Amino acid sequence: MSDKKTDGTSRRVRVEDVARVAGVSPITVSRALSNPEKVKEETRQRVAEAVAQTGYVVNSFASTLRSGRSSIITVFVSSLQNPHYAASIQGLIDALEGSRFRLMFAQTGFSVDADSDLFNSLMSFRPAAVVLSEGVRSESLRNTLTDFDVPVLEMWDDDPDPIDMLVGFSVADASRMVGEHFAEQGFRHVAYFGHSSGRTAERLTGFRAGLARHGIDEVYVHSFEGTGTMMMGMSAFEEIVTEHPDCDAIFFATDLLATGALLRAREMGIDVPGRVAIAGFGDLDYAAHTQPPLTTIHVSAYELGKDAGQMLLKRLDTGPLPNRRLIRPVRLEARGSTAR
Amino acid sequence: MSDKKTDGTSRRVRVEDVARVAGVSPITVSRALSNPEKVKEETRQRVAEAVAQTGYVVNSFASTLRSGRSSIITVFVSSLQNPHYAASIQGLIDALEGSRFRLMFAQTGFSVDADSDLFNSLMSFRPAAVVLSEGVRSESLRNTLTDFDVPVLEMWDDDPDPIDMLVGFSVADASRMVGEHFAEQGFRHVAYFGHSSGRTAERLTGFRAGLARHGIDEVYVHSFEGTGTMMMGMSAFEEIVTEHPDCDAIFFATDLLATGALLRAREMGIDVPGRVAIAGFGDLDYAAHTQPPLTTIHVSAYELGKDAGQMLLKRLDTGPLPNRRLIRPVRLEARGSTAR
DNA sequence: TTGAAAGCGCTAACAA
DNA sequence: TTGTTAGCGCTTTCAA
Repeated sequence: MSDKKTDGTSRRVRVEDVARVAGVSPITVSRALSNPEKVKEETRQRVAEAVAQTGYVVNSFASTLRSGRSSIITVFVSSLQNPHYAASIQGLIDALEGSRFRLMFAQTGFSVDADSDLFNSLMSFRPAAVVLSEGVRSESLRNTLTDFDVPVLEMWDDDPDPIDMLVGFSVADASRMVGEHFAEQGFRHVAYFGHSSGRTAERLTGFRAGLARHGIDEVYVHSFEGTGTMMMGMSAFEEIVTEHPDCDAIFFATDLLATGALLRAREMGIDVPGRVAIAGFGDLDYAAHTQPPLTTIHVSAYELGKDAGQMLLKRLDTGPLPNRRLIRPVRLEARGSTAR
Repeated sequence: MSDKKTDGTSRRVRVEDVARVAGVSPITVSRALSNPEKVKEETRQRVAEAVAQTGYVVNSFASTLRSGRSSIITVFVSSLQNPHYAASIQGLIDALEGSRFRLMFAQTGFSVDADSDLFNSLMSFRPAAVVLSEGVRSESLRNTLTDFDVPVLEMWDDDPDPIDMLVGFSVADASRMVGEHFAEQGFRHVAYFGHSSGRTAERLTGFRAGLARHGIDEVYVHSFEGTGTMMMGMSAFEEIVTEHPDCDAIFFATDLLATGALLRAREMGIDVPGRVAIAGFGDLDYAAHTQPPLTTIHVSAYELGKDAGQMLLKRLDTGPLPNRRLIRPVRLEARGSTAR
């Protein structure tokens, strides 16, 4: 037990205090704690006892200032309520467990501005690395991050030319799988609901490519902006089946949208997949348990984050990596909602 | 635009450099940035230009070391993959947006050890406050946190005697609602599946209390240890209906368990709620969309985190609060799975 | 309203 | 293997 606060004064304990108790100099205490192998066993022991007795905890602000080695990794996440990102962050956390690095969170919405107070406030901690839960589109932010000369890792993206490091998966490949699956199941009049511009539009491009391999060139495209909700999936489903009576399969850009569609279909008495097949993207926890089970693209979010953490550790340990892009595989989970 | 790296040398810019460019002393630069009202408008302007020109960003390690005011809030979360915790953390993040505080994450599993390297490493940042996503049970951790004399906020708990501050809800009240609801719906032979010891066992206590108000004193109790999964819900359901053929309603300690039960019921051809009613706890996103929709207890996780953030800001701004416990209301979502 | 001097607590560099 | 000296970059205190 420590008696760090036997009296009322909770004045913090400093190396100097520990040194006095151990009968050594301050630098020896410092060494005993951060480079134990450079200190004689017996001395190390005495220091350890003095640390326990005084309840000493190093002051990171002083040590980092002096050493110039920050142990903070800054993380930008658009939303922790997105289960994919939450899982990736957990993977990152787990990969970093046991290392000297600590994660600092950026309180940010969907976009980060390079000139913002937030950004400066975060950079004031001179992070050892910066992790972004999404690929960075803003040119100014890319430049600023490059200028800061700090290791940067982008997740959930497959930019061929990342700022620095990247761990992601190919959205185009994944969507192509859905296109091929639809064609192979014999669907001929297919629809897509998702973004039609911006980076997420790659879903549509890949989807078309997969269909084209089987000679299907027409896709009923319905698009929206912003974040998809279950409600949007519901109304989109109704709109699509009404406008295109011959439509026999719909690819939704997210599981949430697809789930809404399943619900609306049930309400409308439309058989899935008998009359229309439905596929989603992301493989949320419950996707295998919807009625019927949802065909979707599985992305291993947790492992993605863990890979990111491992790549980061290697980079921080041994310097720039030969391979700065890691594209993880995805797989199609073919389930009842698209079965023929 | 800044030209912070026109040459190859990326030596960091310091106040001194900004001071030289602005033609003032370093301390004036410091004041212009952190106490602008104490600097003449014109001077402030010159400093601002010099900052932009040099790309200066303050060094938090130096400023915090000197000022003694840390802007770091440490957060302990057992898992970000728990959507309730993820939502609360997002609420916390949002509440703190715009403030000077930054969140640092503890890489921790289910428990935190006061003597661990992790704990020391976090305390080395001399956090302005510590937030815990769960109530702290370990006596030694409670003592250590008390000794550090740092504001502490526990979430998702209703300990009558928190370490410092607390934002949570009454688990016992919530479970009592389920008990009363079961009785009101006319169920007479009820079962409980969840923990039967430790703090989470309050679910059982409250549940019993609610039933007792309506004269029901017997509960078939089936318990487990650790973290509940959908699979466990599945097998528990089978076990309970087999062992107690007269059982007409089951209260599961989490939605995940209850969802597993719904699936198993469907597989076994057992009608819910016709033959057995099922209730869960937590109101996960999809609870309203299961088949049948799941009766459960709704806890506003996001708002809970937001309240925590606001309480924290007030505490850090104006000192100890008169009211350190905030017990948020919960509500029963009575849905199809318990309808009579 | 601005500045000079000092020092927050630690560890790098050098010395013994 | 241990110690001495100095200084990381900033802001507090005191003075002008």
